[in-house]
Amino acid sequence: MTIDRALIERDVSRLLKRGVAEIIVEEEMLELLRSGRKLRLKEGFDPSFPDIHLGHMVALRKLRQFQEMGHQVVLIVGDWTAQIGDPSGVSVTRPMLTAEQVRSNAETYMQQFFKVVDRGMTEVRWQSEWYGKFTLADVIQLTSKFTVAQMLAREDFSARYSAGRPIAITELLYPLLQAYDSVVVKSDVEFGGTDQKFNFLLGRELQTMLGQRPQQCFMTPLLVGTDGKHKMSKSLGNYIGVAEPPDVMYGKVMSIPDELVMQYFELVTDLPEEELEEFRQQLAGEANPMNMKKRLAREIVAQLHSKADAVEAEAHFARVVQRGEAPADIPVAYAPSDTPDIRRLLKSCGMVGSISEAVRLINQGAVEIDGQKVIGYQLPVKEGSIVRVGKLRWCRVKIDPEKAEKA
RNA sequence: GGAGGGGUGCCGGAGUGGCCAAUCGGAGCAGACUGUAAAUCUGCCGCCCUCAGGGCUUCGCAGGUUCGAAUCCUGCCCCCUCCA
Repeated sequence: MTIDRALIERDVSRLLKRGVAEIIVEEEMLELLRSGRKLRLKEGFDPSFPDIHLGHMVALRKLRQFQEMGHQVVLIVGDWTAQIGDPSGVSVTRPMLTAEQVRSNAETYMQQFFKVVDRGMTEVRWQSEWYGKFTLADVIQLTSKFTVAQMLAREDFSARYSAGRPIAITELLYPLLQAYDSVVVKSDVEFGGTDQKFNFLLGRELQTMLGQRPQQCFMTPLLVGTDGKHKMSKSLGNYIGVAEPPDVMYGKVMSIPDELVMQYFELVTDLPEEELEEFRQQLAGEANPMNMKKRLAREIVAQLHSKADAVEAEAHFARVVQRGEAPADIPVAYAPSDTPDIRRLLKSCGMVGSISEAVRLINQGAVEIDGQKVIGYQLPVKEGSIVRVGKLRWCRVKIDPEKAEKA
């Protein structure tokens, strides 16, 4: 594929504006794009955490857009840095992964990665390819290029240093290795969230020292998670994973705070700017944010699954959540008789975790059978009765003493 | 090598002899409300017993003191900080 100059001019503003937090150095970036050269776009990942969520997708979508202009993505599997731990995290040490774990995590990651990024225009490189051969002499040579003061320029390090909190020496190595990756793969542009800035800049410096043209740093904003407060992250549990099933994904999008809708449209969809502007006006007026969120949820599910899945997920949402009806297929609960102990029934089919929980739920009026609220612990059921706990947990009763025994 | 701080429920974090199954916040679950699985309000949030009550097992691990311990003592394991 060759670079189409007309395309460049048309797309460049979209490319460099929407969903972009900062570009270093913007003019150089423009210059590079206009040069017509096929650029090498570096993106690294840590195989300790193989799951991709919408927050990561912001940068990946950018990669995709660059690919559409003919550029080359270089995906680096951080199988060495994974053993160190990125200093931006809280935990310093982490268990070393076995080679097998790394391989399987990398596979999982890539499966998700290529939902967004074009596989055909991606070169996958493993750090072990070069670090596997590294000797102590190489390490010393690499580390000798930088000073402690330079490292302390990183906000995270300086904050911890002045607070008297520990900084592991290996942590200092992390940015260095990431920087050296840029040299090895001859990166033109490195992509990631704003939290990567320091590491990216170090890459620039190292490349310069070693006689390469320094890479551009392309930083995307951090997406706020479903809690509406913190950046999306798996460990905070406020994430929407790109590999999640359509229904779940749709539902999670519906659960983001209303105020986040526009941010999501901007960062994780391709809807044109004019349309977004329209949405903004509608939201400022009478429009029901729910409808906007439905639109958003559809877009996202369609993007990561398919249009048909999106339609289905929306129907599922309308049926189960809005109208409170049973989902299409629900699990079976085996009852020992037609007058079972409801608590045990709920426990045996896994709808609740313990008898105590069942008791609480019943007392809270959260359990009903065939539309009738359960008051005590005993209530007649019949074959095919529908049991419901809360809004979302359902099952269908089958009377079968033997199977009930086993459960 | 020396000095000191700490290990509590999913997470954060109170509690220093009985009123502690353990304050509080977050997460989660439920109910109400609603145009949404948004927001808001209320309740629940160790396990078991048909339960306005009762029983059992919890506060790093193992013992001990005591009528009684998350709280005191002894030993052990682990984490952290400072000085060297």
